[in-house]
Amino acid sequence: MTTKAAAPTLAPDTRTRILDLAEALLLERGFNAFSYQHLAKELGVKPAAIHYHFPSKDDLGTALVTRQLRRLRKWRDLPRVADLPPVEQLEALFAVYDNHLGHDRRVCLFGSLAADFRTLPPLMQAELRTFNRELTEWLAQVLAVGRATASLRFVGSPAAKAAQVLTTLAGALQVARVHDETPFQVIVGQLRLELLA
Amino acid sequence: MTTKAAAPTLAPDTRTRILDLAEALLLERGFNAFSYQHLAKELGVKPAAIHYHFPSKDDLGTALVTRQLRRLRKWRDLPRVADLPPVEQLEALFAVYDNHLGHDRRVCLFGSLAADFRTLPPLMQAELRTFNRELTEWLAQVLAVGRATASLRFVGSPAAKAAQVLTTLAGALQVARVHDETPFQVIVGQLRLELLA
DNA sequence: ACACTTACTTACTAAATAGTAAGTTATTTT
DNA sequence: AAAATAACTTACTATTTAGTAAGTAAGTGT
Repeated sequence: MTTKAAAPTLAPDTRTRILDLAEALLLERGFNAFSYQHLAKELGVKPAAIHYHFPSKDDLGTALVTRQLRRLRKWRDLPRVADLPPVEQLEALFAVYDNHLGHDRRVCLFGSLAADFRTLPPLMQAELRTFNRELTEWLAQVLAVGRATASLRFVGSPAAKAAQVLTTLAGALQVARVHDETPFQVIVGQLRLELLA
Repeated sequence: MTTKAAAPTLAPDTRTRILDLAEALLLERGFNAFSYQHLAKELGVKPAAIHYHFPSKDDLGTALVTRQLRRLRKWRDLPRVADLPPVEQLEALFAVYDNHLGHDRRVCLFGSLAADFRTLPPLMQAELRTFNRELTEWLAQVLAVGRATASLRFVGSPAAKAAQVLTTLAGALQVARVHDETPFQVIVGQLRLELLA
């Protein structure tokens, strides 16, 4: 009974600390720009400890994408997200990307891995494809309902518009990385201007 | 007089061959995913030969971005581009990105470097910023003229729309990398649908 | 109490990395 | 013809990389 209670988020275990740090480095510097030594040094453990939890970097990378995919599904199905009207679901999505800016201008998972995609292990590639596909399908549904209820406005198919909007958001975080937050705000402002009826 | 004539594009020198191969690898696998050894092996020279032309990888990376910036300026100022009506200038831009698909689905320079941006040498960062800024300014001008002459249609400022469109194009190549050409065509189709009056 | 498992550390290996220094050879320049 | 330069190769170094194997100490289950 005392397995997982009391303090909610105090002292995460090493496995989680590895994932959290690896995720931060992935989104801040890229997948091929950090090593087990970097992780180990910053976590105060030996590199072999990381190999214990994730035998190879491929395993670690795959675990990162898998965790993100789990998070997406959880977030999407959360009552406080799923039960929202389309406009607010869209704003909730914008808020997720906006939140990346505050975290040292991290790019999103997709934007971080797309360029190096061909150097990634096949399972990691597959998970990232699933992640992007499910997110796009979710947004397409949001857009479809939004237009049906006249709260959102756009031409073309919901699927095409969803692909376009998500691509723009991922790219906007990259532009923010290269310049500063301004272009991100400008681009999201443009999206709002066009979509909100 | 016989320094540079006769055959126009036969037998490029080693320096150019290095740049061409490095560019291909950069756009296909990412900046941190190729080494001087890779380049040397494929070019049939020794790694030190590459160090001779580009002492450090930083120098090589910077040279790649600088060359691309020169190309942008040349392309933009070409009579057959500069003298086009806005709609066809926009289509010429689309054609550049579309051309990447045919080259093994290469991402664009910006999309390739954004994720790893913080691992890049400062001069390379600066050149990439300039590249993106000048391209955005060029497109903003195209859009402004297009709307003024009623051949293009959009809400908001030309600068904001230009930032949004370029970001979307860069992202669309990344999505094509992760999935296939289809989403790229879908996204560009959506852009055409919205922009062409 | 004993065996077993978890979560590591210590100590190592083989390969790849960027980079350098000292030649070598062919071509220009003078 | 001699000197200088360009474009390399050979041979090397120091560092970093992922990954492994064997050991250890603290719990956990029986």
